[in-house]
Amino acid sequence: MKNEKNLSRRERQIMDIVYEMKEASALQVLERLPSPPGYSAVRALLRVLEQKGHLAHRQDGPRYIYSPLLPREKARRSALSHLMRTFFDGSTEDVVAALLDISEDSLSEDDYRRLTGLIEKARKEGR
Amino acid sequence: MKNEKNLSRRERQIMDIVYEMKEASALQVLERLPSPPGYSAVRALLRVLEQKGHLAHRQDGPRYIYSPLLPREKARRSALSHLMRTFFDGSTEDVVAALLDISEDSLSEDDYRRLTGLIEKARKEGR
DNA sequence: AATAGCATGCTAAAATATTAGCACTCGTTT
DNA sequence: AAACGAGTGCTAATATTTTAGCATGCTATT
Repeated sequence: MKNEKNLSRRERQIMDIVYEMKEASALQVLERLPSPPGYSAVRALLRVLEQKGHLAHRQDGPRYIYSPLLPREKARRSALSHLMRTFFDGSTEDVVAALLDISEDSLSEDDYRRLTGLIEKARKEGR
Repeated sequence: MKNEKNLSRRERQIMDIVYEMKEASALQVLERLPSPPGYSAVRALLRVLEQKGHLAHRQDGPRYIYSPLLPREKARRSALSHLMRTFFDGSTEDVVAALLDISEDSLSEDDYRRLTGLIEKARKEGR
């Protein structure tokens, strides 16, 4: 029902890792955790997250591979909304500006074209 | 030194509120906290956050008004980077697409023009 | 000048989160 | 078939977070 941000620090770190990787084993999570605890600890956390309904696992040979229950698309919308509200006063424009600022160096001519295209498309559909 | 995400759940909630409001008193924070604890608890958290170097306060008449030490611009860059990595495979384009999707309804013709302008400007400056 | 109201700091109890360790299972290799 | 390696679940100790309560100080009002 309510998938609120009632996650503890470690839990959030782990969810982020799993979202970033799409799916991950305990070992993969462990490797990416800052100041990583022991293997047991990671497995315990994963089990808790599963039981809280945030993750599900499938068996892959001998080990478990975890993936988020809430689809990435939903999760990112929600995260983006929250970010926009918290840091950008809800301004789409400000987010885009910051985004361009961050990305600048890595954007090609084509990328810019595509971005303009996206906006153009949204504009047409939007009304 | 390192302003890592070593914040607990409550601490993060509070920092988000303060960033959103730019500055806030204990009472204002309390009012916006989900499942809010007592007043004392909030003040204790604020004190801890200050002592950890995340907040500073100024006196406003009888009460303290807290504000973030790390400027909003820095904090949002960092948050946005993290979000982009975690949920969008680092793709600027995907973020913009999601953003447009979220904002769609509230964007005016002028807004779209401004967005295109932003990109145009970045493109020119970027090379 | 006493009292009430509202703020603060500090402290310690209670609740949660975090962690490591042990017992077990199932393949694989000697 | 014994021993090993790599996985799991469970449990309990430890550490951290979260909370409320109490003592105090300042201001304004009676």
